[in-house]
Amino acid sequence: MGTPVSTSLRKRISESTIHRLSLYYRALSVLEKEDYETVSSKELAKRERLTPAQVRKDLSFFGSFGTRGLGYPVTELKKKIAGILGINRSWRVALIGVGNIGSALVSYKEFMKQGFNIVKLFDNDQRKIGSNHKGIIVSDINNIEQELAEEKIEMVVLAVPATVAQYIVDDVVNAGVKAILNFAPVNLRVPDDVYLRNENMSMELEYLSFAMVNNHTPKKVR
Amino acid sequence: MGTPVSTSLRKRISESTIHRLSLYYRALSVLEKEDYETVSSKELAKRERLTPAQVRKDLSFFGSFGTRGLGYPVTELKKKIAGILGINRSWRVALIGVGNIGSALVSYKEFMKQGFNIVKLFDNDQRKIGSNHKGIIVSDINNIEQELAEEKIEMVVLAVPATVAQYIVDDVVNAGVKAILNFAPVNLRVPDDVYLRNENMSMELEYLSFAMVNNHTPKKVR
DNA sequence: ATTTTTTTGTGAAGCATTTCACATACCTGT
DNA sequence: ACAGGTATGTGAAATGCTTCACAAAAAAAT
Repeated sequence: MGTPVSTSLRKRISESTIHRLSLYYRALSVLEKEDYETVSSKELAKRERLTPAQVRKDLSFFGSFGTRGLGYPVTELKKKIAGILGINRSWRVALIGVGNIGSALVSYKEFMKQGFNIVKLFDNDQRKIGSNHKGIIVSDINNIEQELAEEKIEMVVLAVPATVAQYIVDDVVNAGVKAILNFAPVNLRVPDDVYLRNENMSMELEYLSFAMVNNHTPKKVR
Repeated sequence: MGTPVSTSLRKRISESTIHRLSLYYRALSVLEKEDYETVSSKELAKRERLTPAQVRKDLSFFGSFGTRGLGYPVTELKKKIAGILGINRSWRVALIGVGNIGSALVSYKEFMKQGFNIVKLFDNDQRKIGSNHKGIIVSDINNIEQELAEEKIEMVVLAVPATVAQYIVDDVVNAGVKAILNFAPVNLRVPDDVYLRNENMSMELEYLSFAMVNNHTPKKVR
């Protein structure tokens, strides 16, 4: 009750809780479009295949946003979660590697919708440098350190071959970027003050393959 | 000791363990190329930023593959893990939705490398139907139920807009497919005997955003 | 052959996360 | 104003996962 909202968390928040916040945010967006004014933890849970207790516990880490007997105010809660996740603003993102995956991501609307604006593209291929993708000119990766800094890039999405990923990450880190989303299937080394997340698309197919072969009974989808 | 290998697991294996098996597999592939004959849990852990105890515990669920005082035989362990994950064979995969993400995935070599062969493409766009992507002709999604069955498709990768994903999944399920990798940012409903995994690329950016805004101290990268 | 070193495999301990269950508080209807 | 219903917020219990720590086994050194 009267719990303060966000800002410098007292408790350690688990990765799972953060991921679920993303799910709540998504569900709330739908609920908002469906003109719900309030939503119960039960309904919210149902929509993302979670439990009501889980929803309430997750939210309770950040404050108390609901009303007993009523539920949570949809629009307001959505805004709070946006604040917690830091997506109530826009982020300047650079995408490195305009290959298969890279060019798909430039046009990926979900990123933009959530405030992740890809404002800079890099590649090392002379045929790609200078070309236009969705209004952005591909820059030469050789100048990356300067350009990342000049353009005040806050996050980098890395979609380059695994073999060169570490070299590029080193440059990115040197340029002062503190958040990297890596699509290359390799374990990258970064200093402690740089956030690195990996997106490994084969991993999920391998999970499916494992489940099929072993008749695995999963606890839940992810 | 003398523990049986894989096949109908006695213990319940956690999702994290499976994901780490993917990492071990990847590290072992590199070690093999570097001509290592054996590797210790320590080295394997180091390469994927895990702990030696974790490595040993994970592997111990499936058998005892190492030699005390020596470590694990690289090539052999790699094969064992391939067997456990079910990637020592090839899978017939269909990809639905040849848009941004979809067309990137057709050319994504990691899938093929791990035995996930995309052998069928579907779309509902008349301009795309009949066109050739990497040697595969795009089929009309209207015939999907028949064609999935005829082509003995075992897994489906779904790269369609969130708004239509549920309808398509229903067809896919009706066709008897038991494994689905979903890229649409929506919670899909499938029967209990169908494995569904979600790949939500915005989620990881949101995690980065959260970390930056809250000065989060993550326990480990993922 | 024996000792020392290395490294596995694994119960048990330690943490972390999820679920339970219920007091509390607000809403709704009368 | 009150009673009955509903749904939150949260300690405590239950469950799950990771790390510890060490006996056992094999390798390497002497």
